[in-house]
Amino acid sequence: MARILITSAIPYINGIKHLGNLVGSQLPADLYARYCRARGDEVMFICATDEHGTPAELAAKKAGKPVAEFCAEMHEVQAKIGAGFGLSFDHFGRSSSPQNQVLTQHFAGKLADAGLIEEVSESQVYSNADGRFLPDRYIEGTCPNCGYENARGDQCENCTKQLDPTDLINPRSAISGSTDLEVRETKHLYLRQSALKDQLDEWIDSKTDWPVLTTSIAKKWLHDGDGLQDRGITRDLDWGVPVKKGTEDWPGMEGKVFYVWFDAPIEYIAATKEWADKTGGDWERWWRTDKGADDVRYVQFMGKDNVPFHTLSFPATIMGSGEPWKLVDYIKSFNYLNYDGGQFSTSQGRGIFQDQALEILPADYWRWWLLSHAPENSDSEFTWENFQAGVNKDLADVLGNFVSRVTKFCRSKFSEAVPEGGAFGEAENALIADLTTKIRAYETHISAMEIRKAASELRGIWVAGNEYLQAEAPWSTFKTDPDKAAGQIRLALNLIRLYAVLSAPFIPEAAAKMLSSMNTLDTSWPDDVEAAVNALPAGHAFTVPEVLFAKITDEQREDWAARFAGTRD
RNA sequence: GGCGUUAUAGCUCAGUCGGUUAGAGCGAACGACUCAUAAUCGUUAGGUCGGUGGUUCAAGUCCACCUAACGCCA
Repeated sequence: MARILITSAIPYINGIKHLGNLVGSQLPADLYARYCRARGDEVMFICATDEHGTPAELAAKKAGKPVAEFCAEMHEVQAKIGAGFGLSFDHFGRSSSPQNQVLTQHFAGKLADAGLIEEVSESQVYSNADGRFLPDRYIEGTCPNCGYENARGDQCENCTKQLDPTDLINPRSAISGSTDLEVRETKHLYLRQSALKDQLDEWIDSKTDWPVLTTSIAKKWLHDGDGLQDRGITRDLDWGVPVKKGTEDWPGMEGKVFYVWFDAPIEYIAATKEWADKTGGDWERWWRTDKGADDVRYVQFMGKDNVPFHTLSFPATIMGSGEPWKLVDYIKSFNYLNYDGGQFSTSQGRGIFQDQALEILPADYWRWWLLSHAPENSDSEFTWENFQAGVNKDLADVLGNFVSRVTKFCRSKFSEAVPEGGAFGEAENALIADLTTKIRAYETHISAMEIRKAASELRGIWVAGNEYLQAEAPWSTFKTDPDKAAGQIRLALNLIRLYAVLSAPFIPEAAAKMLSSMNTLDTSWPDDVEAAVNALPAGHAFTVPEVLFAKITDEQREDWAARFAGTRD
């Protein structure tokens, strides 16, 4: 039994995410976690909300709430949505937790001890009206290059020219609109990633089995231009982890907090501690190689935009600490999911948001389609036609109808119990052999986190059941040899249980319904397929389930396509 | 502007180290079946692999340039 630590990139607290965010990390991570558990591995599956930073403060202000209260509420909203999609986190934490505060300060202290923190003085724009320093993108003004009036301090959106906030004509705060701005000197801490460049480079080189997407992004950051740059890890904000050196104050850094990207990945560890504090579990045996984590395999899931932080910044924090923390063993990264020819857009309300998705269809529909179209090798595309076709064909016609035809036939010709009689012959043995091959391939794909291939293989496993029924035609056999038909249906009923077990990582709700209608708690993995198709013995009672998957109609599709094309109401 | 990714049947995508007639699912056509959610099963028709040139006995698969889309950085 292996021990697997799984983390999904932590979603930002600010608002409800769209489906692209789901398929890029949480959903595949959940698939893998469920699969590992089903195979008997000991799994710790961690996610959290990423709560610090300016956008959270501004969103709270817009909502007219204190930022802590806003984050607490949004955390509950996201937790509820996650549960709605069946995400089986062992713990869904918060980066604003006391545990993360302590750990983040701890890491900063260790990095400072190791000489990997540098204090840098820089000038930054301060807004007197807002009472705060303004990040570049929160300063607006007239572009000196093209005259565009709403240019941002980092770049003019109109002419794309790169700017410094001090270049802007008539600069103003994007938060309050105030023009009462001044440039002040302020001191910040920088993580000396450049000092760890060779160590990181060597480490990345050793990861020969990682997806190209992951390593190529890491390599680019390591070698582009002047190589890996030091990174500012503090900000002049109120909301965040106060800057401390371990448990001690950090002279000159009063009133400052750590940058959100410094404390966010540390939350993976802190969330595990949150879990431990809640359950009495031992978090260090997952994270400290000197305290039992040396046999843990740690896998991270994330979108490609998160890769630099997980391949470089966070490992730099871990390595630089000089302490035996667990480093990631495998990073599975994803490209983007596009919506109907363009991007999902949170700001434009374009595409489908997670809460809306759950309002219109059960989670399994989304899980199946999104996972079977996961953007693994390149960006992939969501269209309503494709979604409708995929869901109707795979779930309703191939799997759902299989369950329906088998259970209803048995009820009408025999009874609502596994029929007795008949013996497995050549056709049954051939099916068992075929399923064995396919199930072993399915295991291989899902173990390798080849999500699409796993989905395709699973579908093939479902199809094999229909092929068998079509070839053996128990409805015909029954007329001349009811005993033989009984054996065929006994096998088919057992396939329903088998399919439930195999499919549960993808479609947990439907799998639960299938098991419940088969009236069994036996979720044992089919290491031996022949044994698995004999699990439900003759005489075992079952019930005919409700329709597992209702089809999406053309009217629904058109209605939804229109509803989600434009602005979110 | 720099860097990177992608471009394969109507659609969504596979194609491992360059090597026999380029694969899958959907969609389409035809056939079989009638237990089932007008579901299922089978057969067939569709691509010369964005363009141009090159390397090679041999290229979708390597190289150069071009085009298009997207992304990252500055």
